[in-house]
Amino acid sequence: MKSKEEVVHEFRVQTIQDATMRVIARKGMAAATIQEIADEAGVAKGTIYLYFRDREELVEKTFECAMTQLLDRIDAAIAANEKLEDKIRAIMTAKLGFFSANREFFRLYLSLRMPEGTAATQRRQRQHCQPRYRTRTEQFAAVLQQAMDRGEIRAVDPYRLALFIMEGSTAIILERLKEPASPDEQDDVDFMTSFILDGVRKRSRS
Amino acid sequence: MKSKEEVVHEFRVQTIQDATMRVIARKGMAAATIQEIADEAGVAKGTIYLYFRDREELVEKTFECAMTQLLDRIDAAIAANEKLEDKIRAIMTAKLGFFSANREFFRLYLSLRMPEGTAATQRRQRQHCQPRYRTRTEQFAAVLQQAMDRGEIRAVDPYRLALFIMEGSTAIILERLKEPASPDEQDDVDFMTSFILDGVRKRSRS
DNA sequence: TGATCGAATGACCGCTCGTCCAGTGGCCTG
DNA sequence: CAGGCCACTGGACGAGCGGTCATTCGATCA
Repeated sequence: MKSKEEVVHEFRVQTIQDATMRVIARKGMAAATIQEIADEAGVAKGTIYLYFRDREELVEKTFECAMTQLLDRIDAAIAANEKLEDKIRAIMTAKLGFFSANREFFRLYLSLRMPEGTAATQRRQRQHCQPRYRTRTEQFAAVLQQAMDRGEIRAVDPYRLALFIMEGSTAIILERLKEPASPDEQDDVDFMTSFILDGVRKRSRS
Repeated sequence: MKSKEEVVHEFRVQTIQDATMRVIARKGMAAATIQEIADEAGVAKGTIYLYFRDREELVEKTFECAMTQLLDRIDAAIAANEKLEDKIRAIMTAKLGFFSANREFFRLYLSLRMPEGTAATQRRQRQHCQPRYRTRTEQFAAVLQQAMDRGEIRAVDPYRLALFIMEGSTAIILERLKEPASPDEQDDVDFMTSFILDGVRKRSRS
């Protein structure tokens, strides 16, 4: 049973993290100030420091929280399917769906890919956020490796392949978020899946 | 004939822009200060303001200058080849070669993809830098469209395809720059070209 | 109901950084 | 060689940031 204080505490943390994502989505990582996040959350600046040590921890925790949700979805997508084609389709569906439901998170996601700031800031980012990407890429690379071992696909460097596909799909998501009216989610998933599997060249009918 | 003043002026501009790229490559966009750029260029802080209105113009001009070189290379790569496969191969070679020769530019290139900062800053970026990406993507999309018209490749949304491929290849370049010892440039070009054309699925030998 | 508590506040501090400008010294000209 | 010109300098300045802490005040309890 959660005590009343715990519930209030969790609620505050959640409110502040939501505000953080919205402000970063609006202004970008560098221009998102503590003051504006506080205003957005409807609390005073000092209050944020009761829940997070400093700006860096705030951003990091906010990122972790949303990223974990995404990774869980992708894990499930991988586990629930057998054939590579189905896995890819499920992963892409999960990714598109997640970012369409969490638009504000996308900007933060993009910002933390590339390390910014001073050496010290970079060190902490490398320790916390970048591994999440690397793990994710390696996880996808492992899926591809399995498919290669089973002879489902051609043998190439799986890590490079994973990188290419993940960044390519991120570009499609970014485009979808920019478009006033995107095509059906399923259409983009189909487009990407078939491109990944068969490329663009016309197939000689076997 | 250039006057002596013009030569000196150009030299200064070039020196400062080179320094700007180096510092941004080292520290990242947000942490690159005018003071450090000035030190790197071997001039005083104030001198920079004799050649550039403000920090924003400095960054923008630096970006434009390098970006134009890249675009020229890609234009040449497209014009010099007939078949789509050759065009893609040439474009990828040009891109990899350019960034391997201009490592410092890559960080700036990545930073300006996503708008950062205040609304005013964003407006200027949208007007100057983002169109360069969009144009580049549209240019590549046009190449793909032509190949579709000629029946060389399957008909899909060319703009989405262009986005996917451009971002995917950017990820490979980023990985190459991170690696202490990258594989041969030609290997990565071959990998990407064959992936783009044929995907990963084993081809049924026709 | 009065005493107590601690979560929330926001004025404040120290600092960094972009920008400005009064001063300087090397070069060109008459 | 004298004198003016102007490219260059670098300290001064103020805006605006993250982070602190003395103060406030509604909830809680004896």
